[in-house]
Amino acid sequence: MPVKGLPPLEGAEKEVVMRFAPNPNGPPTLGSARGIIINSEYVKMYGGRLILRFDDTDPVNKRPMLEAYDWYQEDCRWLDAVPDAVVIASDRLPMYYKIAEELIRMGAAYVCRCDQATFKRYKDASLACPHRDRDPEESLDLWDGMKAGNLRPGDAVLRIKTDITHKDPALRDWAAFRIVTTDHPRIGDRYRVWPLLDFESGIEDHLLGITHIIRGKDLMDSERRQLYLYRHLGWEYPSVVHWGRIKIHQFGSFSTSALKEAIEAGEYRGWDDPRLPTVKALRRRGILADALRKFMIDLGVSETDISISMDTIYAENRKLVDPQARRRFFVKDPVPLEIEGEVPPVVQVPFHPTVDMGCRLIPAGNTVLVSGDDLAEMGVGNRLRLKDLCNLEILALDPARARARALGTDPAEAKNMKLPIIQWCPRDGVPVEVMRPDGVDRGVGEVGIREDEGRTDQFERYGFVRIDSVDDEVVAYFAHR
RNA sequence: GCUCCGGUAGUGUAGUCCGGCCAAUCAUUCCGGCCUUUCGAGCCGAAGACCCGGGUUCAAAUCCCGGCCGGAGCACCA
Repeated sequence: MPVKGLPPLEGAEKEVVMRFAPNPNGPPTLGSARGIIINSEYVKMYGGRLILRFDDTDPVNKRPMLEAYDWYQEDCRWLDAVPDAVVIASDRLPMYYKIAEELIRMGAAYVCRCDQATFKRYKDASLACPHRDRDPEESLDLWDGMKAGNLRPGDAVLRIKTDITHKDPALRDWAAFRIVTTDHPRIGDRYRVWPLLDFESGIEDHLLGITHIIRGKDLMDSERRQLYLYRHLGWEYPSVVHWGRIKIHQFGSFSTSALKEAIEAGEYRGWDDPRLPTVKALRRRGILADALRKFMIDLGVSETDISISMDTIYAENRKLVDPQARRRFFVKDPVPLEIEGEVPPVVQVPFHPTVDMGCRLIPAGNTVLVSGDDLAEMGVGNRLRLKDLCNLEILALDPARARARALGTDPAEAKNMKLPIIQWCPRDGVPVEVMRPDGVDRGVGEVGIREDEGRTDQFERYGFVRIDSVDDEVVAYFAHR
């Protein structure tokens, strides 16, 4: 048991089997990552098993995306949470049917033909609807009718008997199956009766031998509803931990379906657009899985609704990435600076200030590029140092032809004079485009950046970026400062 | 309307079950200083919280009651 980390799980001595059960209607987000990480962390802690289960039983409102099944597995792998088994609910309808029929026969479930509004009236009044006491045989016939196509969507549902007078209206005779004629992306139109979450998930948790469930407290009623199911079937309910809703300052609230629309409308470049809180996007930006794991474990499993800041994730990531990130010069919005006097034609610069990672050579000479932003801070007569190159005095600042005079190369002099130090770039550097959560920066970088495809570098005085591609132009994804 | 949960510094979090060791932990953030050829890292220091009101008790962040605030469920969504 780690000294720091998650609180112990109740009753974990015997066995721990946990599941992460997403609906694959989009890619994993930061919220999914929490579920994946916490479940896998507990499983690791107790030497248990982790099951990835796709609760994909709504082809209409939360229609699954075929690609998303793979995305979840990919992101689980990346997060070091490889599941021991993968289960897909839409493969297992016959099993659910069998149990449903058993429940009907024992009088624990019935086919209800009320329309939604009518049933709600009965339910709100704590009254049984006329169908509740129908003979099991009659329910069975209707159930067959639902499956065979004699009944249309909305004509009938299968309800689990609970306590119609329960003081919490949310628990009264909930629906377990309904008719859906929309095809399912994975298995087409083979079935026209689909289970609802409380049934599917409750049944699966038992069949899979789940011992511990972690889920959002919005699903608290699920447990109370499923308890009736378990009682009917004589099963023992797993132990449950709830956590509150999680919001992210920088992203506000988002829903998978809203994001999907925005992407289709072209507002984002895709599911890994750096503006999005998806796992794919964070990975592309160079956020490490370990940073996410550490962050999520630190959040714990409190029942309070929380609002987190990306800054904390960034801080975690920076600690991991800083010691291994090559330093590179990148100049945003570059302008040429002509230097009079002696300037080294090339300089050798270490990749890292404190870690020995070797050096790179950067060609220099009498014209270099500096950032327009930096120059805007300067005045004629000001002195500054080009990092690792030379000291300068500004002679002219016309945007088109900024000029300066070289004052030697000694860093000690710059230090004594407390000169500002800025990064620079050779005139024939490589064009770089930085995709940021808040827009796109364009500029030029030292040519060596082309060797860093897939790595996370630190652009000095700019921030950490992941080098995403290196064609004629380098595309980098911004992680954080 | 009915039902259920929660409320510790700006943001998270420990402590709450089993009152005292809590003049409340850690991280992040912010502010100051040091260091550094990066506005990064590192080091040092500082600031900052128990929702409110009653009650029980020698003693309450911790137990009880009431209120306030926030979230959730009452779907043929997950």
